[in-house]
Amino acid sequence: MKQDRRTRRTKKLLTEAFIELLSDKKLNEITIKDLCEKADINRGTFYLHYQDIYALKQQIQTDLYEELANLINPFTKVKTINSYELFYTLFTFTTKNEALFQAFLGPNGDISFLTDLKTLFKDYYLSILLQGDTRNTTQNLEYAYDFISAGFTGLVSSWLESENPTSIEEMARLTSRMVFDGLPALLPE
Amino acid sequence: MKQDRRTRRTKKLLTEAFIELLSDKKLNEITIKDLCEKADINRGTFYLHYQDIYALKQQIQTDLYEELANLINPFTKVKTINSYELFYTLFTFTTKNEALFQAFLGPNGDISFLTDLKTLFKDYYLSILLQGDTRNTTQNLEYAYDFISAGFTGLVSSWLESENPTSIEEMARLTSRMVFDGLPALLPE
DNA sequence: ACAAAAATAGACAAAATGTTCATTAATATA
DNA sequence: TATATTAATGAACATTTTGTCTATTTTTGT
Repeated sequence: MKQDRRTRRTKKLLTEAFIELLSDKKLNEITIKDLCEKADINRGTFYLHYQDIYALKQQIQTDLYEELANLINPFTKVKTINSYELFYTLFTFTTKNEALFQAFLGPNGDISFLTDLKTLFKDYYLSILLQGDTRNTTQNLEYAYDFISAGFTGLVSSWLESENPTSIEEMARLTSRMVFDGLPALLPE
Repeated sequence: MKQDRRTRRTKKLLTEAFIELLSDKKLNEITIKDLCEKADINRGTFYLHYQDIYALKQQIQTDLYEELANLINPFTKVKTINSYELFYTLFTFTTKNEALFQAFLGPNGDISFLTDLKTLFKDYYLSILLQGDTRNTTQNLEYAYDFISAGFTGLVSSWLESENPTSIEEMARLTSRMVFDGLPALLPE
C-alpha cells in the first residue's frame, strides 16, 4: 500500500531541499521556514509529515540505512567472506548516493549515521564469522571489528572528500588488504 | 593576560551545565534559556560570551583539542614510534575527560570532533614516519592512516560505551597490535 | 465523475532569540 | 583600602520561529 503521489512529491521535495541546505549550512541553522521556502512547500504541510527537522533527517537516514542493509544481506548468506566483493558493493553504493553520504559524513553530518553504519558493518562481519559458533565472541574480537568498521567508514568519508578520488576497484582492493593482509603491509617498514 | 575571575566563573558554569544537559538531551533540544537557567546565569550574560549554543560547544571542543594536541606533541619529537606509549597516553586522557568524550562521541555528539581527532592523529603519524622524507606520501599511505585514525577513534568510542571496560593497559596493547601486527592476528583464521 | 485525501493560505498564540539599558556587584590594582 | 574598571544582572522589548488551527482549493485514486 503505497503512499499518495502528493505525499511522495512533498517528501521528495523536502528531502532534496534538506540535502541541498545541508551542504552549506549547519544542521542547527536550517529552519523549517527556510526548508519549506526552498522546497516551495507550505509550512503546515511539513508538520503533516514530520515533527521537526531532525525527524526528517532521521527518516532520510533510516531509508538509506535500509537500502544498505538490503544490499549487504546477500553477503551474509555465504559461507566464506569475500571482502573485495563486499567493499566493491559498498563503495559503489556510496557513489550512487554521494550527495547524501557527503552530507551525513561531512562537517555538518550526523554522528549517529556513522554509528549506524558501523553497527551494520560490524554485525555483518560477526554474523558471518560466528555462524552459530558463539564461543568466539571474545571482547578482543569485538574490538577488532569496532576498529575495522570505524576504519572503513573513515576511509569512505575521506575518499568522498578527495578531489581526485581513487577508483572504486582500487579502494575495494585497498580496504580488503588492510583488513585481511593487515596494515603493516601498507606501511613503510 | 588571564580572564577576569567572573568571566572564568561564568564560562565554567555554562560549560558544566552544557555537558550535564547533553547527557540526556539532544543538542538541538538544548535552548539557551534552559542552559542559563541550569547554570543560574543571566541570559544576557550568555550573549556576552557566545553567539549561540554551537559556539559554546565549539569552544569546549577547541579547548579539549588543544589540550590533546599538547599531549601528543612530545611524541613527535621522537625518532621511533612507540605506539603503546602513545595509545596509553591517549586512553588515559579520554578517561580523565570521560564525560566530555562521551558527550562528543555519543549519539548527540559532533562529527567535527571526530574529524578533528582523526586529523590530529593522522598528522602525528605522518609527521613521524615521513621525517623530511616526503617521497613516501603516497595516496595509499594516506588512506592507511585514514583507516587507522578512524579505527582508533571508533575504538575509543566503543570502549567508553562498554559497561565493563577493558583496562587502559590492555586497550593500549590491543590497539598497538592492530596497527602494527595487523588485524589478521586478532581474527579467527 | 466523484468521494477522499492532501496541500494551501493565512491567521494565531506561544516560545525562544537577540538586543538594549540602567543598576548592582565583583575585581584588579594603585 | 579606596577607587576606577569591568562584568553580571533584571527587566523590558521587538523579532523570529514554532506549532496549531481553520476554511478553501487542488489533486488523487477508483
